[in-house]
Amino acid sequence: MPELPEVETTRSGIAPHIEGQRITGVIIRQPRLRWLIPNDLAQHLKGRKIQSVERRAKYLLLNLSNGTLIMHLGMSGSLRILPRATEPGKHDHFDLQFKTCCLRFHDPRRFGAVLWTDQSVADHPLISHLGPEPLSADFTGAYLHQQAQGRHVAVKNLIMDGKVVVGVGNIYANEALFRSRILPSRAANRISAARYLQLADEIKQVLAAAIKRGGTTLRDFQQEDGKPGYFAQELLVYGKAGEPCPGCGEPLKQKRIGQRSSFYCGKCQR
DNA sequence: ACAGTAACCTGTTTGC
DNA sequence: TGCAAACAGGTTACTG
Repeated sequence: MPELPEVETTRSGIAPHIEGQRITGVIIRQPRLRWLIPNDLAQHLKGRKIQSVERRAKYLLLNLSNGTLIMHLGMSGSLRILPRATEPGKHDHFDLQFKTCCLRFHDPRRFGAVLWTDQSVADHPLISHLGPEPLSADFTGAYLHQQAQGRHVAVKNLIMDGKVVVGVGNIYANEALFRSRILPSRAANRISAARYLQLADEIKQVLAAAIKRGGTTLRDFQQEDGKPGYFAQELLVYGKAGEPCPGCGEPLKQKRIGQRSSFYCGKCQR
């Protein structure tokens, strides 16, 4: 479900409700996520205030005075702000309670994570090895081109590799490659610097546009208030195999690259 | 170092 | 209609 725009939409949605608020309760209903939710979590959190809500890659970071709560939504996770007394439903694994509201973590597939660190987040093993943020100035076409040197993998796999750049998942990788007219299966080291310049630019543009629309809702992504995101209407190729290419009208193709469905135009993309 | 694959889970869609 | 297989937004860990 969530790629970077969806996580950023979640971050900006929950922040105003919980920043500056004191945690009054911690409820763990199902600790078995990607990793176990630490069972001593409550003693770190209870009574502390949320100082800020940040995002690094697809990780949400709730900063407290004594450490950071690290959350990941995995493939099917979502966070919602609800009235305190709302009855939990199926797959509502974790709640943070505040005076007037509750932050609820819902995740059917349980690929998400809720972790604690009292060290510097940048040094956390899940985060220390990550590449630059795609919307930062560090991420450029020149950087991408340099990363591609000596890499034989499909360019789609390169841009989805978190060590190269974070936050580009399957939807937006397909979209950015179509907009750049680059074939997703093309070997990373067989693409010119000029084309990488455009690719980096299109990645930034498509992510920024999706954030503006509140993310992409395919099945069940919802914003913190339960509303859908509206970027799905602007997808050009993702999930559209067989439909006419918006550029040339040829039917769009679908093929698996690195175990993930890829959508592209065999005529427009080279 | 790199590339490819299996694995973690449940729910929904597709195909016979 | 029923059932099984395939597939789904992510990422780590293992293999060669």
